[in-house]
Amino acid sequence: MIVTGELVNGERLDEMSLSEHFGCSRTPLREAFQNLAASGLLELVPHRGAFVRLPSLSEMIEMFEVMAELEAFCGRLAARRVTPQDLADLLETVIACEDAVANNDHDLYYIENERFHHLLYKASGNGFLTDQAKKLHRRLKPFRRLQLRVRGRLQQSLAEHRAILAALENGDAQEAADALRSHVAVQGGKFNDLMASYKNSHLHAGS
Amino acid sequence: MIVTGELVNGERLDEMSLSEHFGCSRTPLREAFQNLAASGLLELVPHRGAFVRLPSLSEMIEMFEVMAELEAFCGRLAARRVTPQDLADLLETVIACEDAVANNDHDLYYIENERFHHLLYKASGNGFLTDQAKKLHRRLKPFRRLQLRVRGRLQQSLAEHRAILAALENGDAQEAADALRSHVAVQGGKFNDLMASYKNSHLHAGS
DNA sequence: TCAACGGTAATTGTATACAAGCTGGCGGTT
DNA sequence: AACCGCCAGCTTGTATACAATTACCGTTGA
Repeated sequence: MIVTGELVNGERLDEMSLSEHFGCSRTPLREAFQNLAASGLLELVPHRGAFVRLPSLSEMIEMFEVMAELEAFCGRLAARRVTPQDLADLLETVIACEDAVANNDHDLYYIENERFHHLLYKASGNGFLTDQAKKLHRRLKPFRRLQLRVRGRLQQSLAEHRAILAALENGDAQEAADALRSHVAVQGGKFNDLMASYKNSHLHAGS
Repeated sequence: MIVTGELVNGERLDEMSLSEHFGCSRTPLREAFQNLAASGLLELVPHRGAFVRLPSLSEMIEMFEVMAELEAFCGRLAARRVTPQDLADLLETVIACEDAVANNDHDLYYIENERFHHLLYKASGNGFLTDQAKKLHRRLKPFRRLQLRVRGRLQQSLAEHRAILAALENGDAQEAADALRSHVAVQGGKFNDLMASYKNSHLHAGS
């Protein structure tokens, strides 16, 4: 797949060779291309073909900027609308994350981290917002994953999750929004981490 | 088109008859379907076909809620990043809107209103945010248009545009964000206006 | 030697033909 | 009489063939 680094950035995807590779005709492939283009992973140029489009560093920062704001908004809404069941589910993921940190299990943490955020989106009580947040989260997934590999990031992330949950329990919209914004935003040391992992991913793509 | 009310809500779009109608084959039609589905206007059910999907009232309110927040964020960023050229362009649209109000020209106001908001998105200095805001704006377009038909809404909208521009000129991020949020948000009397126009649009669609 | 032009090959866009799956109605059974 | 299962017709999904556009490369001229 694209995120695993099998594809070089501006590479053109040949419909015919790919259809051979997947054992299907060009028609369903072209439909898949359109889906990927809608997700921003490909760029379709008329009569030229489909080109792999890895976001540039600045685009990625822009996306994180928006993601931070979306999540902050989720938190603000959730502080008012969160249900006891949501709080219980969120607590469950925090506990699971604690176990993951204790065992230094990055994969488990990654999964539970995703669950935490998805639950948060849902707790906003706004289905459209939930969808949008999920889409962007998914798009940033590979980079987020690389970030979590940074030493000590797990503990920090977990502490932030706890703070967010506490804010939601207290119904403090401002606190929840601020905590989420800084949790997601690329700022301070995280910027360097992101840049390093970005270069790393490009190295991978180039190979 | 869908927004003009030629289509009933859950109607199924027949590929064959539509391809005849447009004088093309089913292949490009299916591609168009996928685009519309990605925009949320159609729902594609495997082996069943494409169904017209007008957002429900609650979905629409959810979308406006997100739109308000996106625009508020644009305003917050723009208050810091706006360029003199942006401010000049924005002022131009406000003046054009004043003319439109003076002549009670709804169509002109509609166009300049759109220009104002697009300029604002651009002024945020975040290309991804600009794209997202444009997409959602476009999706809400028909309902926004119906709203502007409400008596006195033009004057109010214009006054809000002036306030937003003033906040940007002063570099007041908080003020710009708040002004935009309440400008876009569906609240107070606007809720009833929206509901009325929504029912109206459904009446249209049903005929 | 470099640039501009034209032709060929290759690739994408479109149309059509074929396969697979769903819908609805008919007949049989309980 | 009501319900379940089967078959026919139709609609979507896929494969392939054809058309149109583009890119590359060789040739030609200055």
